Amino acid sequence: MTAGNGGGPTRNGGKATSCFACQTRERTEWCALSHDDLKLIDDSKGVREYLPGDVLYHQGAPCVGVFCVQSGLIGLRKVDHDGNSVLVRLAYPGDTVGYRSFLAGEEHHLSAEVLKPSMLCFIEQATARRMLETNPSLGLRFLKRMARDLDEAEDKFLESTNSDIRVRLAHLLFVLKDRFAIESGNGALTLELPLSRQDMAAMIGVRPETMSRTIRKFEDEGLAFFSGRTVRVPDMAALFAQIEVDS
Amino acid sequence: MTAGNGGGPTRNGGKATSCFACQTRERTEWCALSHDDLKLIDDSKGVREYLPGDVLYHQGAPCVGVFCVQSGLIGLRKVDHDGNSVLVRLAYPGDTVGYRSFLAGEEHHLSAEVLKPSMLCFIEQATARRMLETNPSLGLRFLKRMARDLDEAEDKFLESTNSDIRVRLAHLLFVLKDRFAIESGNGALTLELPLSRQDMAAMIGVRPETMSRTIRKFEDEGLAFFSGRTVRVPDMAALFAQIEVDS
DNA sequence: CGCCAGGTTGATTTCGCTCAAGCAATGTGG
DNA sequence: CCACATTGCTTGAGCGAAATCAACCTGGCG
Repeated sequence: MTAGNGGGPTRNGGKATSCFACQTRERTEWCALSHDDLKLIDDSKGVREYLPGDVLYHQGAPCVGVFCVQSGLIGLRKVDHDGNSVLVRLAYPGDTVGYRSFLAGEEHHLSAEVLKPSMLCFIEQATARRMLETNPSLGLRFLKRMARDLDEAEDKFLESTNSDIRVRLAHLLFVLKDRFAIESGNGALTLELPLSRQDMAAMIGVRPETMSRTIRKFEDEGLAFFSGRTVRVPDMAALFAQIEVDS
Repeated sequence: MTAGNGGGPTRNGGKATSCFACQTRERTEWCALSHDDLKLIDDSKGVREYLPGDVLYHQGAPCVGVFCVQSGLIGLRKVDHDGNSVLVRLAYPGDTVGYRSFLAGEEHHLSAEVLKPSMLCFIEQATARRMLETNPSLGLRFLKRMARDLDEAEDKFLESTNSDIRVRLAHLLFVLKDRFAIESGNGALTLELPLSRQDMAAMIGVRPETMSRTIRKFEDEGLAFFSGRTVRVPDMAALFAQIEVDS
């Protein structure tokens, strides 16, 4: 359950991708850095691959640095009062994971778990902080990012109180389709979600049983067909219409 | 409905409080500024009093600057899909209002409405941005602040799905007591909330009718007594125990 | 093979929403 | 100054969506 498949992160010295060659750099907040600063990061960072199930850090643990997602997928979880671990958010390539606790200077409030095989860079707290203190535009990027996250979180709250589950599920699929569509054509498309039913249920704030039933309804109505973790949506527009119905 | 009671903000030149003399400065993010930078703000800012009902900005409006709350109380609202304006968050003295849209460089996603007579300083976008770009520690303060806000928002979501309304109301009162207790003694205390029932209902994500009923239950059980906008809590511990019961 | 976690399904209950009416306080115009 | 509308709050009746409880199925794994 703790971090690791094999040895610790390797200092950048072998075949690990350099920040300069990183395909996802443009999508990260770190692209605000100058060549020299980026080099500092590049030299001191650790890179390695993680496998599904690996845990980057646990809720409550002190923050020792941040992870930059080069490829793969990370899930951020929070354990609620009855001990259930609920999936709160996903981190995609280009995202920096653990930046909240780092910026706030607090222990982690979430746990980070690898969901798909991922290549991650680890940047030590001290290094990151130095960058942040000398490079205002880096902080600005993170501010922008967090402002967006905060908005999303508030919308999610509103949605959870006003919309019924059909709408919430349709909405979830709609968001997920941008990242996990593996095939599409004239309105129809197929998704390959790296999420268990429980996780999907938690994301929209319902019990697994209810998720199951709602999925059933969608299938009965021909809106979406679930088989394991792949979802086939014959008509995206029809699914999207669900969101409008009950507004 | 639009901003204003009397003229626009007065350039700082009369009796308006200087930033240097501001009692709440230590609580703001701006206390990170150097003497010289603070002077820049102080010279260019506008200060004036606002009255309940005044609107600082509307959702969707472009962001022209930020407001620093010297005294009083501001409510941040978001209109949901059916056009209801729901209270999302409160801003207290020392808080900076409108910073999210400013930092993200987007239009306002919330509206800001004055709830109690308030003395506010207005800092123009250009000035604020200059400060932010030259003063990394200012950005860091805001990052820290936003990280906290984000955490709260996520907890709120979890609470809305796991906890019943009794718990949510108890929790709300528990939070509010720190700001609005006007009298207290041996476990009992009295609150003077500047909120309508509707606003309280919106804050915990329920309908006004349900709020009314829950309040009734609390009164029947002797947990809290509501009269207009004042709330008397005979035994804070008993109220707090509600939060634990259903966890 | 048996175990177990994850998922599905059914039966039942309950909590909160909807709809609807009544009431008090405030405001407005004649 | 009173009739009237308006707004915010409360209360009731009924309904419905989702939670709960419980059983069962499935596939993976030791």
